[in-house]
Amino acid sequence: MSQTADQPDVEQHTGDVPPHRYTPALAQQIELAWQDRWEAEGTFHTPNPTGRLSEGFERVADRPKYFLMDMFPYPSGAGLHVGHPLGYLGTDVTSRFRRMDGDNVLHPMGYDAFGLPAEQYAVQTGQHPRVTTEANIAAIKAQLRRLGVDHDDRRSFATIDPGYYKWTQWIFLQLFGSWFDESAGKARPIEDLVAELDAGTRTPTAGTNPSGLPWAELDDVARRTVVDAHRLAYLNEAPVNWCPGLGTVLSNEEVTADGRSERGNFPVFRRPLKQWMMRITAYADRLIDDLDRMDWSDSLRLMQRNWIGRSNGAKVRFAAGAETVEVFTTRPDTLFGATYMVLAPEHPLVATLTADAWPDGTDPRWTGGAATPREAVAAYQRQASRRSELDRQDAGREKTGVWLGVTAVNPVNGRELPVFIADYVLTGYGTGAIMAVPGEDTRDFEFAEVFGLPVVRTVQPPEDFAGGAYTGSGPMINSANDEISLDGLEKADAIARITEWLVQHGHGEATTTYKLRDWLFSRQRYWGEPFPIVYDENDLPIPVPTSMLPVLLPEVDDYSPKTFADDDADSAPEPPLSRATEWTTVELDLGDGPKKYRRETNTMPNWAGSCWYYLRYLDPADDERMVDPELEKYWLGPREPGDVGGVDLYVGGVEHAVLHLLYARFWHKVLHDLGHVSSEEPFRRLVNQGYISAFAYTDERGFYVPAAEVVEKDGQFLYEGKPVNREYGKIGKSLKNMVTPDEMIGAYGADTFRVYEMSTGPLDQSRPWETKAVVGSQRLLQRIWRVVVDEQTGQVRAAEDVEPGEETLRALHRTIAGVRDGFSTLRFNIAIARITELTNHLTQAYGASSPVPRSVVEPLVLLVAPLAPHLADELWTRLGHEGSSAWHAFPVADERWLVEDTVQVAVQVNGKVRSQVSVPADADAAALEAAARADDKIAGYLDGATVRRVVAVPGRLVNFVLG
RNA sequence: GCGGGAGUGGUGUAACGGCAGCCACGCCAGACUUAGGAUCUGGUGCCUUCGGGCGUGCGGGUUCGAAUCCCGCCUCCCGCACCA
Repeated sequence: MSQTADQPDVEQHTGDVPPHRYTPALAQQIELAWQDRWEAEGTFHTPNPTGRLSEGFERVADRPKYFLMDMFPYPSGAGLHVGHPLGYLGTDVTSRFRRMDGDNVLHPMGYDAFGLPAEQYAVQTGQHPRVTTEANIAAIKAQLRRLGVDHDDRRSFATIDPGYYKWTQWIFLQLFGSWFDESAGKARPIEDLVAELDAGTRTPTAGTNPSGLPWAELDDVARRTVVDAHRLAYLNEAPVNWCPGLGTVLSNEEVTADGRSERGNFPVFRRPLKQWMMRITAYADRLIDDLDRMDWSDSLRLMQRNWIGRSNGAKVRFAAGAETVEVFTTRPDTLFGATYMVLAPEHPLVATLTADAWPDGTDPRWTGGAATPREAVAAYQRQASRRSELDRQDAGREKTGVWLGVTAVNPVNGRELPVFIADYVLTGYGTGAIMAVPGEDTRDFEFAEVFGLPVVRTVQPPEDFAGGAYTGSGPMINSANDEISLDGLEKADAIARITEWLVQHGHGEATTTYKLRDWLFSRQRYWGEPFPIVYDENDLPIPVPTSMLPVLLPEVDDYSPKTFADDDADSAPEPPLSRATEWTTVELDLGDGPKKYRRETNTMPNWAGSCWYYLRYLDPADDERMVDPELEKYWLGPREPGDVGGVDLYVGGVEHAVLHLLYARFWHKVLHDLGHVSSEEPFRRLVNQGYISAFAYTDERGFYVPAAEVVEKDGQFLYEGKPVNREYGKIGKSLKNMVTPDEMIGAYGADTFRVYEMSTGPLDQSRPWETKAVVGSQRLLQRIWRVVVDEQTGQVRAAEDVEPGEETLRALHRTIAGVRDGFSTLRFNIAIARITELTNHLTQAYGASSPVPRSVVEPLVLLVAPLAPHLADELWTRLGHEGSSAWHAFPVADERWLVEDTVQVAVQVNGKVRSQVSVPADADAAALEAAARADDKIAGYLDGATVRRVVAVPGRLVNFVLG
């Protein structure tokens, strides 16, 4: 371990410290011994109600269950810093507290290990990803053990274990084997669909039957194609996010707003490719609506709501020559104000709509300088396709576009609307076409200004309105035809009326659109779960029978991905598994005799393994089932009818707000629909822990200097005697401000490190790291130790025959109440403050060596046990108890000692505190007032003044309002 | 631009609408010490003529009473961003 200026040198002073002091060296010794003992005795084994892990359940059968967990770590090889354990310690303290307080607590931990970063790390180090990943897992496991966390180690696994990914593949087959029945609002087995199609009670969903022939007239292959297009996991040829720098395609959630890969920051291009998709959009409504049934933070729910992006509106059809252009709008009430239309440059109707020649007198601004509409459109499309995502999304850019040379007809008033293409309309949203209402839409107004298009106002702006698009509320104007008038109506009524009219006349209908897209599920990488899919001679997908799972990831000579120049948009993905020629074809007997099949060579994204791992903790060794339904019901089932169920407390970083948390909810809902789980949601309560950052320092050249060697002097920061600039940022090697748990544990012990991390604020709050402040937590633990153990003799100071005084009893019970409050609200800092107060009180009341009442010492040890479990267990056994305190009942405050006999009450005059009076705790308002008036100081203020009013709040204060 | 959250000592933080700053770091002083980066004790918001005055980003409001509730503004953080 490196020595740095901030760390105390333990060895230097051991010569003259008392022989039985709680020193870092003693802490180490105690901690290692207890960690061994907990493991040997299975202290933290949690019994299941049934099955393989049910031994000892009768001991906890009458306890309520409590399932809490962390977002499991991803062993990247970069190493843990002091910020990483924050959440793990938060759940650990909670877990230990709830176990002591009478819950059957499940607190497991596993490892997310497939995926890009692990593969990249392996490529860098020239080793097989399994080798590096397993080494990294072992390292993290050892670090967690050294922190003293209470995970049930029998339930641990990694997503790369064949026994685990067998069931990841099984879940994929569940998704492949089902479809979303819109009328039922849920997923159903695909066999039901086939049966209903056969029976003629259902027709294929729109867009799934390219031939258009009736089901009965389709041949087998055509039927399979139709059915495949209904599945929740389906193959689709569509523009996807192709990232040449990573050599793989990515999901929308993995691409940043400026069109780059979240991982590695490489450019991403839209490119049509045939890929596996997950039909998450079918669940958009339930994913939004059920957010309100869960205990998640408002901000997180909002992020999911925004990502799903539901908007209610209407589809409206406009006739354009022989064609019909369908638009989506959230403001059908402004239909009378539409003065032109815009299609996305990639809209499929552009080619058919485009005119051969410009009509006479065409505004030169509309032509893009081209001789014909076709030339103008071709040029504009080319320009739009070359434009990067970043450019295209720059809202500040001047609007561009060209006219197609044709018009469409507004169904409400017959007005001829010129039809443009412009890149401010996006292909992927709504119908890829809009009606433009410059009077009430800012973007349309900007376009209208550039192209000289008319503006018709349909909402009355206020008198002082400055001009431009008016997006506020107001009565409708200019909105009437022979049959309908919206004039005078407010927005909501107007939308209802016009929608009704559109439906009556066949011009449109109410509809809902979403920003959420289906989840792109294939990756062209080696280090992931293989798909349990093979292809037959028709190139159609066939599921591998569950009896043949898992489909093992084959060993290959070259597992590195085929990557390309970052900006090589025309490159094509090449899955590493396609090079495993032995593996790619396989002879199987799938019912009609042994045949050759071609394997799917894509792998799953690393989100797959993390989508359902919480279920596997219930029994990771179950080889018969993904999860035993009885265990799922016990640990995750609804607590009462209408409850969503799920993990009782899930702690993790906010960076997974729309990735892991959305995908996992989707899978869980599918599993629920198919009857595999009783709960409707995976995570009932979710808390985002804060981040720990640290100061970093730059010298006069702007280079970072080692933060640990910077000293502060008179408000200045010095490195090697020279002033440096202080910055604040992420902990890491690049800022030279790395501090690791191992260093802190080496210098102070795990308990001190735990107490320090928990003392710096509520769990969900971000905070700075400050090594020099850790000593405060060490001093606290030393004082607690000293209250129990005589530092000179090593004798236990607790004595049965010493009765605590009243003040000590009050201090104890106030502390119990405060610590409970802190633990149950994840504000561990409050619990630690109360424990500190009690410890300081005992230190003062009983000195360094006189006996301390056992009736106070024991509760103190139990109170601190969730925070500093090694120290507590050591003291607990020294106090004469057998074994760990982990299962001992947590102290309960006695109300008797929480209420005071007499209370100090503030006396205010005109709202300012002028004095204090001591009154009986149950004194009523009149008695309070009398006591206050009797106070000399107050009498002085009241003398000669008119008391206009007296406010007396029993137990709180008296306020005299003078006239 | 839209949406959300937050602004309290030198620092991390704490305060059912009721005595602002619990607890800790740091700092100051003292005790024990050859010594102190150990331990223990006391002090520590700002100003002060030592009476007191002023203090929770700024300005208003509600209230007997506001860090807390309401309105406006400023600053910072987060999310989304031409989403029709």
